Amino acid sequence: MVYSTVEKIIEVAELQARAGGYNALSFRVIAKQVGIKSASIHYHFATKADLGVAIAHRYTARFEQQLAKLAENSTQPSDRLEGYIALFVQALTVDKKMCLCGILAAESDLLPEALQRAVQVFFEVNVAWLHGALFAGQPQAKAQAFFVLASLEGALLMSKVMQTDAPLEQVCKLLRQDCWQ
Amino acid sequence: MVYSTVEKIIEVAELQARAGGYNALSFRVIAKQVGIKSASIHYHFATKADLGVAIAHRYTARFEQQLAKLAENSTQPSDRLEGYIALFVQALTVDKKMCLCGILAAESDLLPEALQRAVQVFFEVNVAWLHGALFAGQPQAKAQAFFVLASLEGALLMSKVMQTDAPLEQVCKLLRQDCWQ
DNA sequence: CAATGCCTATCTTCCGATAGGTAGGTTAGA
DNA sequence: TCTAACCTACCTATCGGAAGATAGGCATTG
Repeated sequence: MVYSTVEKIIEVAELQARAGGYNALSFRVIAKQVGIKSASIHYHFATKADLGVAIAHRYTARFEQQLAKLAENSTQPSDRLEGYIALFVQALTVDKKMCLCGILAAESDLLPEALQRAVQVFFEVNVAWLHGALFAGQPQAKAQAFFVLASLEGALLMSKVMQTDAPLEQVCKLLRQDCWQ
Repeated sequence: MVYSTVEKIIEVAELQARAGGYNALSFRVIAKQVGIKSASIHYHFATKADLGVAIAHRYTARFEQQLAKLAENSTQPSDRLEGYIALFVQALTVDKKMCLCGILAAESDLLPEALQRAVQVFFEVNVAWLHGALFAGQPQAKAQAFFVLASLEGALLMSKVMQTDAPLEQVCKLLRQDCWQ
């Protein structure tokens, strides 16, 4: 697979942001890892905010694709929940990184406005999917959608800092129990 | 003057960190708000990491005090849960800021080691309290402790970035329903 | 007299951003 | 088909500013 320079920049930047947030993004560090000079990044992304937005957009788009595939491949709500959970477990156990939009949401107060909006979209997309594909028709569908997403983001946070998979594992266990009796 | 310089530094720094995380802390900005020079902060806190640890320690200590008072003033688990929930609701509606340790946990990968440990302690304290004061004796006490804390941290995150109290409110509503039948 | 708590001045390092240059490829007109 | 114009994707060099940190000085206080 051949990656373009732009794709490489976004890929490297995403991993960096998922480790330390927006302020941890450094043009020089990204450039070094990609194999170009920091000034060249400005050719593809005029400002740091533009780069941030691009990362968030790609991250959300990739998530949306996986959600669509999930709804396509399984009709049972319990299977869909399992697939949804797997997205967060993968972030922790495979990428060993936070959810990009989770970490950006935490520091959203000080983000450029365009990036703030891009992060918002991620959460709206997720809530909408949970609402429509997982809790459709249920009386408290919206609340349950918030609940699942919030508990997974929070559990990811806790597992990262506590350096053990236990929080996310336990939260997943209860999600499986409580949502579908 | 009621507050010492050290207390003022920590107070200002906490608010700053709760808005944008560790990297958003700036000695110069803190100094300006406190009314001293940035070099003077180094007299009280040798390094930025030391200041970060001090913030986290005070934040955790204050939380512990509130938890102790909570356990003292109410014996009913449902009342204790209500009081616990209130701590997070207050962060959102009164302070209009993230939980300090929530935002630091998100970027824990790149934090100084001492600060990382200080943030860990916050979560351990919370889990221990939930486990002992709220779910004592229940078969899945540990899992439920993780679950409550994770969902509240995540909901806070979501409410911040979505700029609406709805996520936290809805999560609280379900917590009240699901935890005590 | 010495410790405390601040100050000024300055250091190095890193940051995002800009200006201007260049090699190589594509396009368009005579 | 030759060539002038242009575009793409980088480069070097440099800017102003902000970052944390340090050295040394100067009052106030006990």
